[in-house]
Amino acid sequence: WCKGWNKDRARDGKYPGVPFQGEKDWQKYEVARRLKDVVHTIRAQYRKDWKSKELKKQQRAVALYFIDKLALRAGNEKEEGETADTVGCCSLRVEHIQLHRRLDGQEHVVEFDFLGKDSIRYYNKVSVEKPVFENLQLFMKNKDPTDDLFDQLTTTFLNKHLQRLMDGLTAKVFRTYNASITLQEQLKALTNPEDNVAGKLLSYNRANRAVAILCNHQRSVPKTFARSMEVLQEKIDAKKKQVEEAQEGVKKAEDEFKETKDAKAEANVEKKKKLLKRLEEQLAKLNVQATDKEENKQIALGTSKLNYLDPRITVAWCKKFGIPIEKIYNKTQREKFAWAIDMAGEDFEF
DNA sequence: GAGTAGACTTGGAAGAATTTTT
DNA sequence: AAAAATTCTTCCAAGTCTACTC
Repeated sequence: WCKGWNKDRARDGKYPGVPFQGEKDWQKYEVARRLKDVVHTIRAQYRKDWKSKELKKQQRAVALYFIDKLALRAGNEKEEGETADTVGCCSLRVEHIQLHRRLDGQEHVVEFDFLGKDSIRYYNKVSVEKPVFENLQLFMKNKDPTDDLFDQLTTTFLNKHLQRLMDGLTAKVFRTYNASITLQEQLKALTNPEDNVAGKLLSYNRANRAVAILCNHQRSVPKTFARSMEVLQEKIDAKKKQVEEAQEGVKKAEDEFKETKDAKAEANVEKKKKLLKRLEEQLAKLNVQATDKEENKQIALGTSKLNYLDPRITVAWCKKFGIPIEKIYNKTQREKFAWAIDMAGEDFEF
């Protein structure tokens, strides 16, 4: 009884001192939103620090650039031996990056290859700004492959610095911020108001996917992937055939109407056209499904959806385009994000 | 400061439940 | 109604970061 009562009371947040459901989550995203206001200053700052005379500051500035641009994790130092040899930004070693002055037509390319959290491989080639490239050369000079790239840097030092720049700011906030802002931008760029619901959902998934790629959320290819892809392709082929048949059906009906000019034949033309339209829609839907599936082969969307994307962005998008929220969030997710569902209007901006 | 205990968040996969296909 | 496929839930390890000690 007591439990339920507390829960209900907590739900609407009308009682001071009683945290509403999801308040922690809400706070997390509010911190990330505040970063939006100062991120330009911070970027200007670390650009300046690339040129600092203090090695420590230079390293901090380059690390921060990676955390911001590539959404790398902080990378606390961890006890050796027992745990797997995984790293994050601050714990990167010389052996984890390779520098290329030119590569594939790009300048100042850094090639990352290391194991991150849960031993998920991070592999990426990124063109960086020239001062960063030069700093990295400096940091790597006279070091063994197994030496720390940022030997002067700790996560504590980095976070202390961030705390000074903005209240509540830590390294991981950049992940939240960049994930959410990317979703918002991608949704804006990809959503076509003319599309039907399936098409819009594909756009949503693509936006979600852009975030998952940024955050390096990978999954192993599902065992049934190839098989179910085949099955889907067969369905598409079958549907194509049906569409062709329906096209002929329309033509035939039209010819007949020309001959006879009677009302019955006219109605038949309409009927055939309707059928064709329905089949074409079904085909389009299947094609969308296939694209989505293929693009999602090795990408896990769940983690970003659950931990990085401000749900209010999604809620606003759904309201704006008339997409039922259940198409995106299942029951548990709707519960988790209940606060956002009644908080955000269609004009919410992250 | 340096070190570390512990609260809290984030992670993919395995197993369970549900939906779709046959 | 069984089988297959998909989606959801649960699990707990692996991270992040603060707070506290020395």
